[in-house]
Formats: sequence, C-alpha cells, structure tokens
Amino acid sequence: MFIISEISTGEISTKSLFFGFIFGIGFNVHFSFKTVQDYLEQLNDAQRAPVLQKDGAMIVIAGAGSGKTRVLTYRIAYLMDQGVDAFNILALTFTNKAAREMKKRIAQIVGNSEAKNLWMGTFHSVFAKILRFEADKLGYPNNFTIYDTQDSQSVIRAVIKEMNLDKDVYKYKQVYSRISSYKNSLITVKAYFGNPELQEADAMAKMPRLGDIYKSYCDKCFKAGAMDFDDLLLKTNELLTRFPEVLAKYQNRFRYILVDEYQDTNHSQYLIVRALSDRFQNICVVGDDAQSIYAFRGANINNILNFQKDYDNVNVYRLEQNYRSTKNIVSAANSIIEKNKTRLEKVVWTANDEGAKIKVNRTMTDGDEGRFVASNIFETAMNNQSGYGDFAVLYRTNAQSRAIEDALRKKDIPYRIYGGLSFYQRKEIKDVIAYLRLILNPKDEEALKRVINYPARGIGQTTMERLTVAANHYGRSMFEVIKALDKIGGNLKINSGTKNKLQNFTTMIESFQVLNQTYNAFEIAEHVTKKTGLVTELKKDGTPEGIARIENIEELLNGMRDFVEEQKELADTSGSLAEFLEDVALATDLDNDKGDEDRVALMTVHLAKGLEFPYVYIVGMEEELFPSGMSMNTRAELEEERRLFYVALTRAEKQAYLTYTQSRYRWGKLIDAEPSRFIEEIDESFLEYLTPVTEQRYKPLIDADIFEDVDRSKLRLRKPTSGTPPKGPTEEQLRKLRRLKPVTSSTNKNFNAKDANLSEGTWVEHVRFGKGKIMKIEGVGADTKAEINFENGGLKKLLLRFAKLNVLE
DNA sequence: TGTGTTATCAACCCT
DNA sequence: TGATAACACA
Repeated sequence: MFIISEISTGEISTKSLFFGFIFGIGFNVHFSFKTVQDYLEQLNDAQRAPVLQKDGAMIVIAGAGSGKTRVLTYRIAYLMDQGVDAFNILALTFTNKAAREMKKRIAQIVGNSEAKNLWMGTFHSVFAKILRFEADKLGYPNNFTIYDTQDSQSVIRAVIKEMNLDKDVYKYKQVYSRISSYKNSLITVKAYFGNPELQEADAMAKMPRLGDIYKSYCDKCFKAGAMDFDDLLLKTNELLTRFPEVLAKYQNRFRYILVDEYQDTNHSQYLIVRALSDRFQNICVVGDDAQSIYAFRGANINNILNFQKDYDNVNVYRLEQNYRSTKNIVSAANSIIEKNKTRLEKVVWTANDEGAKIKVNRTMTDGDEGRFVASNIFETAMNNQSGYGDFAVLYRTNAQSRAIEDALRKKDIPYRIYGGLSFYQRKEIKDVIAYLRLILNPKDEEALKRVINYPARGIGQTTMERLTVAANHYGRSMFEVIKALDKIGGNLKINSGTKNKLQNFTTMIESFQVLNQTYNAFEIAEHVTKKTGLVTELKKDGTPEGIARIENIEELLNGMRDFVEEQKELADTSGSLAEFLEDVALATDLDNDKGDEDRVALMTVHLAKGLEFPYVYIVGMEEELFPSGMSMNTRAELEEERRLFYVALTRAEKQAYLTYTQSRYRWGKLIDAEPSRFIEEIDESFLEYLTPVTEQRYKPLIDADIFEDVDRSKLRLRKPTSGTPPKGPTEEQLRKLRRLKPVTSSTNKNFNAKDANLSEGTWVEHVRFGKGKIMKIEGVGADTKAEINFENGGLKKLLLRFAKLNVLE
C-alpha cells in the first residue's frame, strides 16, 4: 500500500482512501496525489461553506466569475467523500458541455469509475433517458423520436393546412411558440380547453382555433411516436404525477439534487425539481439572478427569487468575489446591473488589477465595424503575443456575424462561428439522420416525408397525399399503410408501379433494421449513405456545393466513428444508433467544440453564457439592436436585455470593447442607428472613447464604404443573372442619406442648441417620429434635452446630442 | 414528375 | 437579404 503512505493529511475517511487509490492507479502512479480535503483548501471561505453543508436545502447566489462551477464540482466530490453513493446524486446543468466538463473534473478528484455513475446532464437529456425507460406507461414506444423545432413546425404547418385555416392569420412559428409556452407552463390540451381565459386570449389574438391546432399537433406527435423538446419535460411531469410509485422510485434514487443556472429554469423544470426533491429535501440550487436571460423561452426568474419560500430552512450563500475580470470590468458591470429593479442583493467585487478601461468605438457602417474589430484583434494579438483563441466577438443576433466574418477573412485571421446554422441542421446531414431515425422508429412521419423521395424514387406529391389520407383513415402510420398496401391498395388508386416503389423503400428500411441489431451506429450510417444512393446523388451534382455536402457527410461519419470509440470506453454503453441519435437530438452548438483550435470565437451573447475570454468585443451596441427593438415594450423585457449585456460584459477577463455604427444593413436595407443606451448607463469613469466624442471626423455624404458594401453584396450573388446593370445606392437610399445629415451631431459632447439652430417653436423632423415642434429646451452641453411634440408620436423628451433631427424651414 | 424560376414572407435569443 | 413556397413548364 505504497499509496497510502503518501497521504499526509490528518483526517481522511476510508472512502477518500478508496477513491484516491483508484485515482492513483488509474491516472498517475508517481503522482502528487491529493485528497478531497486538499481540494477544499483551494476554496475561499464563501465557496467552502456551501460545499460543507451536506444535507438540507440551500441556494448559492453566485456572481459572475465567482467560481460557481468549482463549488458544484467540489460539493459533489465532497458528498461522495462523505459516503453518498454516486448513484444517488443528480446534477442538472444548462448545457451538455457543462455537464461533461464538470464530470471530468469530478473524475479527477474522486476517480473515473465512481464519477461515471453520477447522473449529470441537461434537464432534457436526463429526463429523455428516464422517459425512454418508462415510456410504455405513457403509451409511447421507448424508441420514441425526439422532434426538433423544424420537425415540430413542419407538423404544425401541415395541421394548419389540413384544417383549411388561413396561413397568414395562423403563422406556424407563432402557433408553435404559443404551444411551446403552454407546454412549458404545464397547460395540456385538456387544461387548455378547461380554461376559458386562455381560449379567450387566443381568440383575441385572432386565433380562436388554436386549441384545435394544439390538440391535432399532439395527436400527430403521439401517433408518430415522437416527443418535442417541451414534451421531454411535460411528459416527465406527467409521469411523476400520474404514477406515485415511479415518483417514489426516482425520489429514492436521487437523494441529492443539484441544479446549475437555476435562474433560467422554466415552470415545468421547476415542478420536476420540486417533485423529486420533496422526500429528502437535499436540494442545492446555484445561479445568478443577474444572468437570467431566457425569459423569452419560458424561464421564470421567480424560481430563483422565491426559492427560499419553497423549502424549509433554506441556507443562503453568496459568492461575491470575482476571479475573472479586472476591477474596471467588474465595476462597469456593476454600474449597469444596478439599473435593474428586480434583483437579489449581492455585491460583486474583485481583488484583481485595475486593468484597462472599456474601449468604445464608433464607425460609419457595419463593414467599418468589422474592419475595426479585425485590425484591432490583429494588433492586440501581435502586441501581447496572444493566440487568436483569446478573443471573442459577441453579438446580439446571428445575422451580425457576416460583416465580422468578411473582415476577419480578409485579414486571414482564423475564426470559428458558433451557433447559426449548426452542423446538424444542414440539409444533407438532416437527410442522413432522417434515414437513421426511420430505422429506429418507422412511424416517424417527419423523417419519412423527408427521405421517401430523396434521392428521387418516383414517389410524388399525389402519392403522398393519398397515403396521408389512408393513414388518417386507418389511424396508422404511413409506413404501416405501405406495408399493408396489398390488402387495402384497391381503394387508394395507387398503381402497381408506384406500389412497387413504395414497397422497395420500406423493404430497404427494414433491411437496415436487421443490420442495426448487430452493427454499431457508424457501421449502419456508412451502409445507409451508400445503399440509399445519397452520396451517389451528390456526386452526380458535381458543383462545389455538392462536394462540400459530401465532405459534410464524411465528417458526420467520422464523428460517428469517434462516438462509437468513446462509448466503447464507457462500460455501460455500446455505441448503438439509438444512443447516437439521442445525443444528436439534444446536442447544442457548443457541444461540437473541441476547444483545441486557436481561433477567434464568434457567437451570440446567449451562447457565451458561462464562457470567458481575455479579450471581448461586443459589437452592434445600438438602440433597437441591443437592446433589441422587440424587447423594449415593458420594463421586464428591458431588464432582461440589460442582464444580457451584463452577461456579455462579464465574459471579459482583461479588456472589453464596445462598438457601434451609425448605419447598418438590416433586412437588406441600410438603416441608421443610434448608440445603445447601455453605453450611457456605464459609469463614464470606466470608459475610454477611441473615437473622441468631441472630434468631428469629416465624412463625405456618400461614404466610399457604402459603395463598397453595395458592390460586395452584388458579388455575393452566386449566379450573376444576365443583364442587370450594377446598382449603386438606390434613389431612396441617397435621399435618406442626404436627409440624415445630422443637424445635431450624434456624439457631440459640447452640444449647443443655438449652434444647431434649435429653439423653442422650431419645427423639426425626426427619422422615426416624423415632424414635430420643439416645445421646450432644457439642460446644457451634453445634457441638453428638448421636449418635442410630434404629429404622429406625441410628446417626447429627447437628448439632443443623440437625436437626429432635421430643421424644417 | 422533376426542374428551374419567380413570388412571397419573415426577420432574436435556443433545448 | 435570404429561405422557401408556389408556380410554370418541359
């Protein structure tokens, strides 16, 4: 027992010896070997306290960068050290990636073989697993398909069409999001029809048939043996409420529950946690109300705000020391979040260096903005000898990535875009996946519709419609109808040629099913891509796009091979197709990240939650964009945008940049923009303006960049269509540009109302509000405000140095 | 039935 | 602008 002799710490439980033993053998025989106690010493007092409270309910309010992941990992390790069986611990995280990383870290402390037994993952993946096990109780097959958003929306579109409803009134995306929010609030179809208020609300929104759509949608999913994302939570709730013995089983199993990012849980998730923790009440939730950014998809910030009321004797812990960022960044972020009214008391501070001020930069166009970011990254990387992996560009919407990408590419700076159209959403990938889905669940109508005639097999629209009718009539899936064509074919008007084609298809799928019993995911997929003719089809195509698609399929296959290899190392899994598909269905964009590339990261602020980078560029700091124009109607919405900005800013370790432009292409049009109010909200002492607000850089009315951008957009056209003459700015754009030459400088600090020819009684025109008369001017310099009565917008008070006004003669 | 072109429509954040 | 549905045509 040479290992034990190395241990110098006084009190060690046998368990930690045991874990240490495994750890020592498994990882490093020469080791500097550590015990759980050693790790505890790495925590500060505030972090250690929640780790050491073994039982009971507790909430850890963790400021940005305060080491909450450490607390969670060490708490789990400590529980195991105290004799809690890994099988009895459930840890729910926000992303799969977070779960994987945490598991890895725990394995380093307690040993791989024990960590493996932890239940750790996102709500969706953990309960998908449980549902697979218990599906029959709810009438679902245990090989149920998980529909993604596209699948769900496609079903809804079909329902709307079937019911002969006006698709302009019943917009499928809107319908989907309404249904989704019902599900997240646990309003089932039955509950919906039992609640006149809801029906009335939908009627008011001109969608009186919403309930019927909802019902039909659920029926279709059920028949297809499919659950959508929201079902994974809704059905779990159903399972736990309807079957007390099942509830008891999982309560007994998950004696210790930990929930990360608790501020972003929705009602459905909240109830699951409540139910599971009800018996033992060993519940630890971690979160930061200041970082709650998912209200738009049903997250309820009240879950964290009210946690103390939900359990007896809740201990509240606060992590307030930030280890990530400079004093400047922390203080700036604090000055922002203070503006929010609904929040828990907490003071984030740091012992780190003062650091550089946050740099604010203004440009003329979004193209300029991209070029600024690119050259700044280039210079900073050179000057500080940093790798490109130290940089992140964060934006509010995916559409903004384009200008940044263009600029980075021109400078040959390597980058990686996260999110957007993810790998698994590409057509060719979805096609392969659809075949694989059909193998496991032939009732999966969305998958069937997708591939039954791709590659072309001569099965057309008419045939499909006839099959749909028959499927509805017999209450069977299309696959089953095809199988039974010989018996019912007569009434279907499907000729024998078509019948043959259909049956060839089902026979092919069935042959795959047979193979699936002996081969792993990778082998099946390779066989499928060959046998179905998918690759042959793409090879025929021959275009660069077609070749890229083949490469993507190859990448998918490589990914599957890796997956199978990885699963082999874990004893309890086999790398089966079923396991792979579940992974894919619930994968997020971050999950594909290997993290080993030295590239600039481009992503939305939402995606950046939980990450950190030395240098962060927050671009598009403009009104209507950040804060988003769609989220400025209520105080709650605006506060969420502010929290989002808080999240963005607190990603930065050393240096943050805020950039905005004066005009930007949006929706294909050049529109003008004003700087975001969030820049103003930061205490000025933390900011440094790179484009001094006093300096008036002369810009010609028609900026060269504008032409450049217009020209580039033309170059992007794949096929230069014949004869269309090159277009400069349209007459309308020119008119707008002329009109918009601001009378009041957009950033002039020494603004003087007289110089701008503004006085009480002057008639002016505003870009958005139109014509109006100045009623009153108040304040001096940068703070000069005017009260203007707009003909269409009513009385508004505008800060003149930002308002773009035109004097009307 | 398949293909190429035109018209229309939507446009954030995401498991 | 770009994605996709609808449409015209071979």
